[in-house]
Amino acid sequence: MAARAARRSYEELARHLSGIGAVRREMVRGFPQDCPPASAAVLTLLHKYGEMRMGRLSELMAIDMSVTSRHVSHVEERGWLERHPDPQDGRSRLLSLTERGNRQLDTLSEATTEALETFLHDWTEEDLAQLNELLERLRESFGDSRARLPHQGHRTDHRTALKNK
Amino acid sequence: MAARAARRSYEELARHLSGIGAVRREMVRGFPQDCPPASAAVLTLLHKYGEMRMGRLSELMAIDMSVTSRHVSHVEERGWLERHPDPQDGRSRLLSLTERGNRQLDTLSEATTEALETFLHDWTEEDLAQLNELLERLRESFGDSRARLPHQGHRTDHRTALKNK
DNA sequence: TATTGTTATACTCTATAACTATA
DNA sequence: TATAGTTATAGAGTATAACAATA
Repeated sequence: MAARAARRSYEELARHLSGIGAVRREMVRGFPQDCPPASAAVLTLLHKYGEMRMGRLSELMAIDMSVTSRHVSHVEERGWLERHPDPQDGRSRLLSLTERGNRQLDTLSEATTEALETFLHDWTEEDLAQLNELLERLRESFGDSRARLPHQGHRTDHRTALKNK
Repeated sequence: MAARAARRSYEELARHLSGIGAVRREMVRGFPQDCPPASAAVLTLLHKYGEMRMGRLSELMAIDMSVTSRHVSHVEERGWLERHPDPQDGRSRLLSLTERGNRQLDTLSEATTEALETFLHDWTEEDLAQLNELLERLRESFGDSRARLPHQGHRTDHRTALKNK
């Protein structure tokens, strides 16, 4: 990409990344009281990818495992998931959704749909699909967990990210 | 938009909005120690839109003025902006960048460019422009401050947002 | 020794409510 | 009375470091 021409676009993207949090907060406003966004993310990913270990979930959420551990505890306390011992590795634990978790997921899906139908009522299906595509690619470009090798972790700084290309 | 076809797209967008924070954190990693992202946002907006009042900045950042006030204090303490009395309204204060603020902004711009050049090295200018366009529109659709009437504030819930269309 | 996961601690960001000063 | 801004308090999210248990 032409370095000079891109600088303004970079700054614009930086500004959007900074401002997009407000969009997320607005969308999340209709979520149930005892289900903060992080819990919703745990449920969603567990539903999308199925039973998994803590470390895997941590990578998918792109946050430290210590943080993931706390989110998972919150979700478990509400009976939305269970932690089973991993028969293959005694250090590890397998996470799986419960029936109540699936019901909670339905509630969340309705809240999401209702909010987005309201706010995005004048978007075409194509524009939305395009945005999703670009966001997916953006996350991949930033070393989204699914693109990472095992054991590489998420402590990638700019230099190691460069080296790994 | 076709309601049923869109549901999956909505959930995908919700997932991205949840995950995009990791992208932001990664980009911000190269920022100077005493300049957290919120301070960077204050500086950026002040540069982009020029001298303004607290309330205006609060709308642009789409956060409560109480929060804005603290961010501004942090930035002021480092000498990056000044708060002047507003000659038109004794309750109000006008914010403006200082020379040091402009220099800090240069540092931030370099950090941003370096990070995005690294992570987005295989993006075309067109794709980046398209993403920026869609993000801009997304923020507008969610009642981004620039689209709001004065005095309406940012306590818009889904219902009032609907009514205001 | 290295890895998986948990807990303790600290920091950033946000909202609500109570408050001051001015319109 | 209403509005602009500040401060106090509480809650959500994250990272680092120290730790326990297992590989």
